[in-house]
Amino acid sequence: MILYNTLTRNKEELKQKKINMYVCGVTVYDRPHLGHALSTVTFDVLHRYLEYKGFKVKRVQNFTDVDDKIINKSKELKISAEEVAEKYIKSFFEDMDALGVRRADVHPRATEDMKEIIEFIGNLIQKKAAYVSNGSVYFDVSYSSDYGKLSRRNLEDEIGGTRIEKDMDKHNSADFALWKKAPENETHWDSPWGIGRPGWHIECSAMVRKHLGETIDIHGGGLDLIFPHHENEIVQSESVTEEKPFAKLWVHNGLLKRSGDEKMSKSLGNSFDVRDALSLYSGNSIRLWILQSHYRQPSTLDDDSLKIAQKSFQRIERVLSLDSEKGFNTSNFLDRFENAMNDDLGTPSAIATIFDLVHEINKSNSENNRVFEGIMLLKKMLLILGFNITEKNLDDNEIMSLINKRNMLRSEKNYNEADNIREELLLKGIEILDSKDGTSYRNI
RNA sequence: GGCGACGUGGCGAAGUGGCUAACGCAGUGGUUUGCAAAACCUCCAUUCAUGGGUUCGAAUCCCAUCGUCGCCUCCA
Repeated sequence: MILYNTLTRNKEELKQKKINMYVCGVTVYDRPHLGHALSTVTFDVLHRYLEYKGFKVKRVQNFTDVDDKIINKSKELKISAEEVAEKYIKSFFEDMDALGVRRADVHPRATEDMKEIIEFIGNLIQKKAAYVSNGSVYFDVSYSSDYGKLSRRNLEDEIGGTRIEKDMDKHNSADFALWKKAPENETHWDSPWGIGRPGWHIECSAMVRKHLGETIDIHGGGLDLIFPHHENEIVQSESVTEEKPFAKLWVHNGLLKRSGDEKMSKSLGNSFDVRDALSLYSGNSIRLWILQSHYRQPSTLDDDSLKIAQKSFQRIERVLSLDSEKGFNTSNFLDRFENAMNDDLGTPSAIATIFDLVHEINKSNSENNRVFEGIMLLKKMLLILGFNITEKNLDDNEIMSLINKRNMLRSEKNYNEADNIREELLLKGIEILDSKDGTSYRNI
């Protein structure tokens, strides 16, 4: 299994069998949009595939539940910040469950790891990597000689075009807050430096250390987090551990764009909630749409893209409902599938293999050959990619009586009424399939 | 200004030195059907932004040009 490492800009082989993986989660001030789904599904598939290949994976994904945006939301909704966080953590899980995302092994929250965060900051101050200024604490980026190694930028270059506003409390404009002084009437915690709230970057460093240890194997997140978020995580953690590497391999997913070519984001007002998408399309369709492009490429969400994915997934579903008593031999498909996945999670090629298998199954079926092994293999691949293929429950009796009635009408050549029944069933999501062996049906 | 990504058929999207350029959607002609749907069989890019170069050989490597986008501020 090889993966592209943002840190080295190379594909690298995963050698160790035990994988500690940390994925940056969301700030819970609103419902997740499809960009969050794209990232979360990507790391869900990575987790599943690694396990399938025999790796022992521990995945941790955090919730940022202390943040100015949460506080603003709480004022807007006139509920507490805790309630805002709780509400949107719940909706995150609901939406991701619907997409078939498995829970991480640990979902830590900043508020629950406050003790470790404060200790971490204290440690940095002790090492003189951070300083207290006017009730806040800042990291001193000049402490580290290799600050910028992930995003490949150096501080001198930054100064010219920087948009960072001059902050009198900082020694250097690139320094970033570890702890921010907060007013008495807002959410705050006690610390050796006074009441306040943690900065954003520090929570991930503290959580990684607490839940996974000093060095982790894979650190993931969206491409937009490379700078400054992940860069800052690295410098904080490696300052504490004395240069011991923080994360060996960095995996970043490409960002989701809308058809106007702009990135989808809340601030641009062009975001598309997962929940809205789920009201129109199945979780499987959304997952297929995500996996049909490579995770490192930017994806574009057009008006039609989910609709097309829905139709595409139906082609797979139709095969799953074929009579599986029969069987046929398919040997090279799994090899193709694994080869695609082994190379930096090549889900588009893996899915192309799935469609080729679907075609092969249909072909065999139309020639009255065995399809059993083909369907078993197809199900195996779909499960590895996290699709939900549990059988739907059908009310057989009611449907069969309508089908029998229709066939009666057909034999009387009363096609108008026969077609009405077909229409009626179609509206209920039941599709009729006539063949010379009789009439069958399936859910659509 | 600095760092980075990308430009492949009507649309989406793989492939990154060598078989006839995957796969999905849409479309074409057929088989099948009472008609459909589905499925199957056909066809649908002599060509991979443009112009040079390297090579026996390039969509794939190099250079230039044009274009699009991301990060540098909260962001998956």
